[in-house]
Amino acid sequence: MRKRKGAGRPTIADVANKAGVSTITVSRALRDPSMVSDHLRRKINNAVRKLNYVPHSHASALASTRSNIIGVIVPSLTNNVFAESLRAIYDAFGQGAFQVQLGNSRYVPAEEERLVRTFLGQRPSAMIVAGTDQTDVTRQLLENAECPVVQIMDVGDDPIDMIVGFSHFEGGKAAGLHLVQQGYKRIGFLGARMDPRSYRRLEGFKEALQFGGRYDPDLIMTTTLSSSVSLGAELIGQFCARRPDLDAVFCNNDDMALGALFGCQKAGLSVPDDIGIIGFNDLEMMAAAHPSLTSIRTDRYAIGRHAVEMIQSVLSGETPDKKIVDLGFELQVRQSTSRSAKA
Amino acid sequence: MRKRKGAGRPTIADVANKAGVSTITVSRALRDPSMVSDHLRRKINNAVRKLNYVPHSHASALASTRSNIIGVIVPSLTNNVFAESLRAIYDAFGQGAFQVQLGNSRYVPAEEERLVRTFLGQRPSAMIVAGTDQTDVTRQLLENAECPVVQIMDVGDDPIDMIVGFSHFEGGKAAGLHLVQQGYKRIGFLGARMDPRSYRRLEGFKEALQFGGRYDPDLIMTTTLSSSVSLGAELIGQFCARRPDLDAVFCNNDDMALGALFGCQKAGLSVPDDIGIIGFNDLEMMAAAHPSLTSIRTDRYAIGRHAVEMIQSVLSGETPDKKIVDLGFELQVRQSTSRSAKA
DNA sequence: GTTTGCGATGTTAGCGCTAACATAATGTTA
DNA sequence: TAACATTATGTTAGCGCTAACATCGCAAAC
Repeated sequence: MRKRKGAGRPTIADVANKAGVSTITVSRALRDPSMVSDHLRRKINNAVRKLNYVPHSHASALASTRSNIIGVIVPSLTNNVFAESLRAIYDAFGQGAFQVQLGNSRYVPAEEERLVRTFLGQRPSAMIVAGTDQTDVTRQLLENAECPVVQIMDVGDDPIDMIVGFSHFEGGKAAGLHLVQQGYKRIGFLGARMDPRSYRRLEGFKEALQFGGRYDPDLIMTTTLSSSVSLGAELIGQFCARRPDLDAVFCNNDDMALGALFGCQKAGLSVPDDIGIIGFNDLEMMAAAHPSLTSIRTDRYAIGRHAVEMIQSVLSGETPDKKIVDLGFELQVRQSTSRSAKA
Repeated sequence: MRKRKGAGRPTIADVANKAGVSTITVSRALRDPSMVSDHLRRKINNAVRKLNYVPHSHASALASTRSNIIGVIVPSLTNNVFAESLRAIYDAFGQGAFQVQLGNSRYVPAEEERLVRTFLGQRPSAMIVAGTDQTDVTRQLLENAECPVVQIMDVGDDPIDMIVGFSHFEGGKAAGLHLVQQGYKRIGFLGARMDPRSYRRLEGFKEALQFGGRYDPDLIMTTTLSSSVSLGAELIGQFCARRPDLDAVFCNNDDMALGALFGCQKAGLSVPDDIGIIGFNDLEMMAAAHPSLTSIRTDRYAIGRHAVEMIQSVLSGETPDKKIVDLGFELQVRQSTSRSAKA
C-alpha cells in the first residue's frame, strides 16, 4: 500500500480523535472558539495540550487561500533607520494573526527582485518594500500581486500602490539652506554608500547651494563604501586635508556626521566654529553628542506604523484616505551648526 | 457542484497544460532542472514566464513535509548587537533554498514563548533563539521540536540543543579587572535595561572588583529604561553628582558608554583622567570616538555565521564537532581607560 | 534478438487543513 | 403541532504541490 509519512507530529485529526469530535470542530475551536460549545471546547483544549498540538500553518494557508503573511523587504538590517520602521511593523503585526516575513536586499536591486519573487510565492496578505527604486520587473511583479503594496521611506507621484515617507530631495535642500543661512561659505557634502535616496538628498542640497550661490562641485565627496562612524571620521580628515577652506559639511546620514565630529575633534578643529556639521535622520545620539549635532529629523517609526495602518484599512475592505502620504521631516538645529560669530 | 476557488493565480497545472507535460515534470523542472530534458525544460520555462507563474511555497511545504524555514527570535530589532548576528544569518540563508523567519520578543519571555509556538507551527527546518533564559515551557517546546535549535549570544553547560556565543560573566569580569589594573579606585557600573545577560556581566564585574578589593554596592546604578546614548549621558551626570568620587564606569553596552563619554564632556570631566569608561560589544563607533573608547569586543557576525554552520551540518546529516561553542571576547584597550598618570 | 539497465516522463494518492454544503438538535412562532 | 429559524456539529472535497511507484523508450550487454 502506498503511504506517505508526514512529519510525525500530531495533526488536527489526532486531536479530533482524542476529543471524540470531527476535525472541523477542532479547526473551529482553535480559530474561533465562539463557534463551539463550552463542553467540546474544553475537551478539545485538553486534547491539544496533551498532544502538544501546534496547527500547521502551511496547511492552513493552503486550505484557506489566506497566508496571513506580511512580506517586508529592506536594504539593510544594521542601519538603524530601517530598524525603527521595522520595529513599528513588528509591533503592529507581530501580535495578531499576521506573520511578518523579512527580507534583506543589501541595496542590490537584483536581490530585491529575487526576494519579491520568493515572497510572492507565499501569497502574502500584503507587501512593504523600502524605496521607489525597484527594477522594472520587480515593479511589475508587485503591480500584479493581488495584495496591497506599500513603499516606505520615500514619496513620489507614481507609487506601485501606496507610499508613505518623505522627500529626500526636500530634506537635502533644507540641510543645504540651513548651512547657507548660518553663514557658512564653503559647504561640502560627505556621502557614503550613495543609494538612490542619498542621491536625491544630494540633488536637493545642490539646488539649495546653487540658489545660495555657493555650489562647488569640488566639495562633493562620495564613496561606495558603506557608511559608518569610523568612515565619517576618516573621510572628513581627507576632505579637510584636500580642502582646508571647507567650513561646513552635510553628511548623508548620522553615522557619518558623528564620525565627522570625531574626525574634526581629532584634527583639532572646532565644531561649529571651524566647521559646521549636519546629519540626516536624527538618530537619538545626535542630541546627546557633545557638541550636539544638527540633523534632519525623520520619523521612521511613524512611517512603519502608517504603512501598517494603510494595509489594515485595505485588508478590512476600506479605501485608505490617501495612497500617497508625506510625513515630512524637521530640521533640528543644534550646536554643531550654531556658530557664535559669523565668519 | 461544489467548487472552491483558489487565489486565482496560475498553478503548476496551468503551466503543465501550457507546456503540454504533466505537473510532476514541471515540478521537477523547477526544483532540479537536471531531471528534465532540455527540450521540455525550455517549453516549461517559457510557459512559466508567459503565465508569470510563481510556485506556491505553502503547498510545496505541505506536500514535501519540508518548510525550508529557519525561525530566528531576537529580543530587539534596533539593538545593533543582534542586527549583526542577523545579518550573518540572512547572508548565509537568504540566498539559497531557505527562508528566514524573524521574530522580535522585545525582551519579554512570554512573547518569546508565543513566537516559538507560532514558528513551530510552520514546522521550521531549524530554530535560532537568542540567549539561554527561556521560560520552562519555551524550553520544552524547543526540546520537542523536531529540528536543530541553536541558542546564540551566550554559552552554558546545558543548551537546549546547540549553543554558540560567549560568557557574559567572563566579559564583565575582564572589564572589571581592567579598570582595577588601570589603577581606578572607585569603579562604578552603569546599566540600562538589565536583561539576564547584563546581569551576568554585572556578576562578573562584581567578582573582579571583590577580588581587587574595590567593590562598593553603592556604585552600581541600573535602570529598566532601554539603553541609549542619551540615557547614558543623563545617567552619568546623575551618577557623578551623587558620587563625585567616582573615577571609572563599566557600562553594560556601548551606547551607554558613548553617552557616558558625552555626559562627562558636558560636565567638564576629562576622560580618561577624571573618569575611565569601558563599554561592552565594541561597536565600530567605539574606535572612532574621541577619545576612543575601550570595550569588550564580541564577534556577533561570527556568532550568526557559526550558528548557521552548525545548522547546516546537522541538516546535511552530519554531527557537528561541538554542541557548545564559546567564541570568546577580546578586551580592546583604548584611550578612555588609559590614564597618563595613575591616581 | 532478447535481456537488462537506466534515464525521462507519467499516474495516483496524499500532505494537513478549511470552505461549502449537509444534517441534527434545539428553540420559536403562529 | 407543523413550519420555520437558529445553532452546533459533521461530511466531503479540494487548496497546490510532491512522494512513491509505474511505465516507456532506448542503448548497452549478452
